[in-house]
Amino acid sequence: MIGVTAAAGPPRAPGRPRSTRADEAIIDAVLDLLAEGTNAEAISIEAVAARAGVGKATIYRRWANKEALLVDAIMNLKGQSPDLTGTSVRDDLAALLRPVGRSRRPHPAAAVLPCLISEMHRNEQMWAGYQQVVEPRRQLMRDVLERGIRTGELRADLDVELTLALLTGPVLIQHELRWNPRLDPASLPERVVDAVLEGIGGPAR
Amino acid sequence: MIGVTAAAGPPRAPGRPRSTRADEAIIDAVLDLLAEGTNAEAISIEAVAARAGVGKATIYRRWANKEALLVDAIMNLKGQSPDLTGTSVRDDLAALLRPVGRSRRPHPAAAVLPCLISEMHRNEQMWAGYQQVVEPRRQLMRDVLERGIRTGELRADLDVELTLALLTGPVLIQHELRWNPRLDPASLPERVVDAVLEGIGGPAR
Amino acid sequence: MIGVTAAAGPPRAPGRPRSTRADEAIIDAVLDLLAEGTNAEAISIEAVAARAGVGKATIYRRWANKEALLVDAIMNLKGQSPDLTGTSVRDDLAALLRPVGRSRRPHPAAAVLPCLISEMHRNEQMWAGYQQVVEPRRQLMRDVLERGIRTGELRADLDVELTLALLTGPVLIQHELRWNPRLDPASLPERVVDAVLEGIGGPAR
Amino acid sequence: MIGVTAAAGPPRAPGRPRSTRADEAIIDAVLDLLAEGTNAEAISIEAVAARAGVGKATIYRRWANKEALLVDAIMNLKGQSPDLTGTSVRDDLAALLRPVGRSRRPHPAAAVLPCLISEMHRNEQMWAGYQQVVEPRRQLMRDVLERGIRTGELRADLDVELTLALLTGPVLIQHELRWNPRLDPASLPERVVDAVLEGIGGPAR
DNA sequence: TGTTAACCGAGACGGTACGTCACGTCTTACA
DNA sequence: TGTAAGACGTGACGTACCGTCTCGGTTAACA
Repeated sequence: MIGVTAAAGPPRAPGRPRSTRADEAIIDAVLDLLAEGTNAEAISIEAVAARAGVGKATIYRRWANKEALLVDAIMNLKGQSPDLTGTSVRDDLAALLRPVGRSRRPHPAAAVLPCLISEMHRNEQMWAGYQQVVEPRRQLMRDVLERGIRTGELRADLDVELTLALLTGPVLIQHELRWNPRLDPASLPERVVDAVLEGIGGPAR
Repeated sequence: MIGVTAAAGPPRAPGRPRSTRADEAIIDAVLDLLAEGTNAEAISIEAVAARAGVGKATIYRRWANKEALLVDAIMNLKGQSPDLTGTSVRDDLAALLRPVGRSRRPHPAAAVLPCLISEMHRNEQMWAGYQQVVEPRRQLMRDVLERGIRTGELRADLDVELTLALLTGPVLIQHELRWNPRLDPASLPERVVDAVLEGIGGPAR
Repeated sequence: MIGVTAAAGPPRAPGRPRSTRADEAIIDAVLDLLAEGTNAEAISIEAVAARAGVGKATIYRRWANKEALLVDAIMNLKGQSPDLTGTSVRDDLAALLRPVGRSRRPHPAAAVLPCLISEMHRNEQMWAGYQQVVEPRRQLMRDVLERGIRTGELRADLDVELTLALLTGPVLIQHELRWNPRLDPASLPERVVDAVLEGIGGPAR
Repeated sequence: MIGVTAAAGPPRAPGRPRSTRADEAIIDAVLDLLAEGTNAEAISIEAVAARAGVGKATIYRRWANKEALLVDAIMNLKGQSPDLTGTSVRDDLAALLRPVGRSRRPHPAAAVLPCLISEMHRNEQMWAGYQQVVEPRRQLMRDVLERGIRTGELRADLDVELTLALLTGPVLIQHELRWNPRLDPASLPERVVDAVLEGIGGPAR
């Protein structure tokens, strides 16, 4: 009551405020474990608490369960966006798809994702978290497509959302599920972009 | 005749042979639990043993762990193949894609699959099991595409394997990951087939 | 005052302290099972946990294994000491020996003891537990013998420890091992006391 | 009814007779395991069968359970009787007691015995087995005592059975139970013999 | 000389209990 | 009230043996 700050912001909950140090330590611990190659579903709350130097209760006060913690953790690691040259729609799309499908641990989100799918099927909140993670990348791709429409590289009546799925789906299943052993994952992004563009591009053909 | 019989048949392992009744009871128990809506990763060996009327050791004698049991179980449930009218490539491909992406539990394999992905990333044997499950469906699609090439519905230099990925990927990620909330899963199969065909079709355009 | 309190009391371990209710419930459960006639080696941790309304982990947090639990349990049941009349060394010794050898379940410790012997041969800690159980009774007998020495009932140079063994040994093996079918266990304590006293007594002879 | 042989001996069961090689192999396997220091209660039928190169059923066809097998096994190993000089009752008794109480594994029977006690309390047959093992040694001691009575070394009205217990009991409990840490097990046999003789001896005093 | 019945090894069977682990909750003392 | 620590009840894990039950294949006395 000392200052005038009382009117500023939310009413300020009573008691000791939550430590931001704990927040960060927890998220960092998860990310560390992930980075060490620990399989996401093999990460235990107990291990996270121990590594973060935090009590288990402190974790459960912030997240409902392990999965919620994991989504939150992967949301806190933004994969750096690839440089888009902007010279051609084709090159930009390929640049966006490449990190999804190329290396062994391309995008850290992709590593955790499979472990969360089954949980997502039961937990509505988790979908929201996932959407928050993928939406920015999806938007990047949308921007490229819309730019292509404006410049005439793509046909005007292109269904953008469908095209996103056409581009991402093949690369993603091949990476996550090793769907087809006869397909080379390394060259897949480019080939997918070409195949889709060839079909949907306006003057290209 | 004596010498000829030497080569006939497997040498027959010593000891009491494994009970085929147990095999079936175990697989059936897993399938039952799955059918009841139990999430695959929530299935416990103890529950399977209890329902199958079987000792836990009998399960562990056959499978190394829970995941191995699950792959084997889903391999034992062949989703019935959809009727292919054969009238057009487009219709047949849509018929093949529809069960993948449409309903809540379309193909039972699809229901278990997400739970196994993370295990598959560690266990090489499990990939083989998965391939055995999807390969037949992939082959069906290949047959349709090759028929289309022969009839001229599709261009002669079509890359069949790539086309499989282009068709299946979008439907699969939308179903398994609810990848894009702006896409309607119900109509997706047809739209994907059309979009891909439009691009890769020969005289169609 | 600040500095003085530093040395006061145990440092108090962090975290939730162990529940004394659990301690008691577990020990009571063991004792109950024993009292019901369950053979000590047939007692399972699972049964103890179930009866005590306690998780197995709670037991394993306190005791390393089943045997350690059992010794601890029998240590918590002090057989009531017999009334010593004090009129004569002979009567008091017989009174002390009688509960060891007489009935079917004379001293509860005697019932569990045989089951633990083999474990004791491997586990040094267990000997300590056993000593704690028998030492008080041994001391009672020592007191009687030393009183006898002071009163002149026993010779002055009596080897007290050896005499303890001479008195207890025969009764114990007859009870625990039914060592000799020609010996009547009921009358044995008195006869042993008489035989030993006759030899070691001073003026008695 | 054909021959007169009907009255002679057991009727000879039909079918293949039991292999004596198996009998020996099984007993030997138990004895081997015991000799290697395996604790008797830690011996498993499976281990015995494996070591004997025998099927488990072959064991169960002969013995009802593990304990019955163990008693039978220890009955098949007769500890060699010590040389009795015959010069004095004292020396002979001490010679008989010494192997019971001295070394770490004095008499192999003594090693198994503790593990069987609890089982013996439930199983009447097992007592019989135990008696068969100890009776010969008891008889040796009886012989010495009776010889002492005849020669006048011991009093004529000596209770032989009681004296057996007085001699054996203290040594046995000290060895099996490490009953009293203040007693030296090495010198115990002689001291017990002396103490008992001093009391029960006739002219000795 | 077959037949026959119980034996043999091997090992699978349904069970029970083991001791470990992680879950998500609860309970301390302290800040 | 938040926090670190750690105990709590729960329940599955994968292992080890239990004592029983098939298997295909001996092994001897009887017929």
